[in-house]
Amino acid sequence: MQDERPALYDVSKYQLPAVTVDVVIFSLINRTLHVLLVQRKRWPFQGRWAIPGGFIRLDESLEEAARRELEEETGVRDVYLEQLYTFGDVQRDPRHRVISVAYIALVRADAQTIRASDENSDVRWFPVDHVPAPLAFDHDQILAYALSRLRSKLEYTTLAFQLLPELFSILELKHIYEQILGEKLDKGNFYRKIKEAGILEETPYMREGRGRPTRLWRFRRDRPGDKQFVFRWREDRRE
Amino acid sequence: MQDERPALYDVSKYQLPAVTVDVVIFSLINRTLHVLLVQRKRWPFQGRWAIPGGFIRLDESLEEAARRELEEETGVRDVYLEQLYTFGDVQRDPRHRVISVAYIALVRADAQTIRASDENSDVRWFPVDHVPAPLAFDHDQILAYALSRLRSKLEYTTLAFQLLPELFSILELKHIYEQILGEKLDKGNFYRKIKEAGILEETPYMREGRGRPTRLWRFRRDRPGDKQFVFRWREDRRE
DNA sequence: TTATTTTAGTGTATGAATAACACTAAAGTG
DNA sequence: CACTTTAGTGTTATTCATACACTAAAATAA
Repeated sequence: MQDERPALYDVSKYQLPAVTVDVVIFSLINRTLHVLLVQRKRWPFQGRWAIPGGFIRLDESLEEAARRELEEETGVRDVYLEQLYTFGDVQRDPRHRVISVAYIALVRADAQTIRASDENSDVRWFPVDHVPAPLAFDHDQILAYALSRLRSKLEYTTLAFQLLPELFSILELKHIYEQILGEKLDKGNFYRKIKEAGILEETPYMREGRGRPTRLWRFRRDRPGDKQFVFRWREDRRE
Repeated sequence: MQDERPALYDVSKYQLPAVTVDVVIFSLINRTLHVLLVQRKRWPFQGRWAIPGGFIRLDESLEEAARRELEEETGVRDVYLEQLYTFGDVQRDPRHRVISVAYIALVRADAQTIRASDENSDVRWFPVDHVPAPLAFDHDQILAYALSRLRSKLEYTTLAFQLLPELFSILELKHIYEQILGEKLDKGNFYRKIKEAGILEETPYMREGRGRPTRLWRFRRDRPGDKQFVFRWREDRRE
């Protein structure tokens, strides 16, 4: 069918915006939810912190661009990645019309290797409630939206497991929920709910410490055929 | 701070993708959920039906582009509009690298005036379960995702009211829910739930027909201060 | 070596939300 | 005037959420 192709499609008659992919990278460090930011070296917003991102290449999909960006900033591959929203206001970048497709990434704290990139003077993890506001561009807005999405998806997906090591205790899992939701949960109800969901697999391992030793569990990847595997912590509060 | 601006930012050193905005336009026609499609006149996918869309201009935001596109196709303004997702696979358009930001629009059946556009030979409403598959490009995928989003948002937003005229009966509202969800709902439970939500305002008007006349209601826009105003039909089934 | 503290994990009572369905109401139609 | 049609209410059983009291098993302090 290539033969039927008429004249070369002339896209140059339109003025084109630039397209970037920005990745809001979350991780749980010292039991606290953190976000990775990069400090800008140059105008505009010189010195301000920003969500890492870069221009998309013509030979990669949006998700591939997000994974590349993620790996450039953290050295991490194979993490949870989800498209968040596309930001396209006319004046969001003073240099040029830039449309940014934002992604959310969740990386395990033990897997990350952080490298500084060429373009930026610094790369750093910040606790989500202590980011150096204001961020560059409209990145405050992007971060706020990412957090809101994270909170709402937490409740009906298995997303929280992306932040845990392979073996974990139920109370550690509960702690992640509390970190992201920003509120305390009832221990007994959490136990019951997560057990009933059938998404955890018991292991023979225990972890000792102060107090009674705790059983370690593993996230069950061989999901049962029925609907069961979607764990839903609570029904209310959505985006 | 403009003075500090160094050399003109040279975006031309990157090859730029084209950016389009596609709008999946839904309406309720003859008590059935329909979607608006346009028939392509030219290569590629000549003759196939497609979701209406067009290139973004440098002086308009994404949402402005979506509203412009919507008005060009339907003549309708001031409708419900929501960003759906951004599709950016490398090969989705054989002409050029094209990134499409997809929107969902809901228009009232009584308001629409449909005009054919220059670029396409035809514009037509199709019932959502009788679209002329396959659509052009990756539009089957976009439409499927739009429907899935519509279904899941229906349950925790007041989105269904966008498809109704100003005055409507409770059973008409229930019918919309059934159309979009694709299943029957219990009459008694629907009455109770919608009344308790406090989002409807009783009017003195009735509509006569066969059987007992029905009371007409209006969507309450002066939302009460508390959380009540989000109507949630059911808790389960999400995107 | 026994009491105390700490963390882990279970059991249960109460009230709220849901679902199924039987019932009453008010109009038109044969 | 019985019957059909559409509208709208009431009732009940069951499931689910919440709060919180309880038991369990270890380290640590006396």
